Amino acid sequence: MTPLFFLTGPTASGKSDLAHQLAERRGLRLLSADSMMVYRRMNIGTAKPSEAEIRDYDYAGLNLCEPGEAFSTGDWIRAIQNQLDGRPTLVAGGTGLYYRALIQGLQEEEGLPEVDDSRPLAELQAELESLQADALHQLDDAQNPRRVARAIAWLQAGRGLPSHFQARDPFPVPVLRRPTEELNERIALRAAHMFEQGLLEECEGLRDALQGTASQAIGYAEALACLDGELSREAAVERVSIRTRQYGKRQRTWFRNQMQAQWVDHIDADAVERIWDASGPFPYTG
RNA sequence: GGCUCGGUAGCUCAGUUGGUAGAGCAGAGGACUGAAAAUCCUCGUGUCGGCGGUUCGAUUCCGUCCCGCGCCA
Repeated sequence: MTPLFFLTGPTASGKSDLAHQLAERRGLRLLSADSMMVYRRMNIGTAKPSEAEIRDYDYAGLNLCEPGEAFSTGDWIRAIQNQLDGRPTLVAGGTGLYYRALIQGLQEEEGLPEVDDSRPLAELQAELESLQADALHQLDDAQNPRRVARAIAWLQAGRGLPSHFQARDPFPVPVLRRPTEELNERIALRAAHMFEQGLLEECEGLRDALQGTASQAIGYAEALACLDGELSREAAVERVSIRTRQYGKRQRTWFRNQMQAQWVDHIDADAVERIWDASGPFPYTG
């Protein structure tokens, strides 16, 4: 059993700084719950902790695969399971699904077939319906090719449709919250800073390796477009800001509706500790 | 100063042979069981630059004024 302490918030809300502060106060080691920090060599654009911080806080969940590799939530869970060792751990990051996977667990998925979701939506929908007449109707998101393809895979494996998580994760999580204006300002600074720190150079070095999801990551997609001359540097910075804001909005929607969010408006360590103390740590057993 | 082309949603623009207007982007809300920084769904009233005129009716036609780009002086 590993005791887990959670902390989340949208990108640029100040999670990392606060997490480090809390880790020191309580002698916790850290686990990053971030779907982009798993990629090696993607450092500047993901705002990954420094080498020193990785060492000092004994970070888990970082640098788990190469930028071109497909890396699923299941892969993440399996990878970090091996890194958790019973020491009290602070989980910090912005990927809601990862928290959900920790709290509620994922279903066993051995032997699911690959289903090509690049086909026309109508074709996917027809195939799903041919497998189970009411399946399409049962999906919340029947217009989403990925979802439909996923459902097809489950049915083809003879396992029925993927079941639902409990509506809200059944464990409270402190969520940092800042006024929109303030967050937007931090986002703009962060975007400009990434380019100043050498995002373009980092991206240049990654060029051939950057594929799939990693190449769509905020910052990297724009840096790539900039290197290809499709976007001016200025436009790229602006695009990164916009995409980060949009992402933050999606994060907020998730925190609000999928998590048992304990909002932290006055961002300081005491506020987070009060929330932790009220619930105790989450006992993670894998 | 003269001529030209423009002025329509926060931005870029389309459109109305005269019956008060709609795309993209931005923005807002939402979904979510292995790509999640992903993927997908829903949401559009704005003195159609101002003022006059013609008309049953003007954002549309006419006049005039204001603002902007460009060209000529």
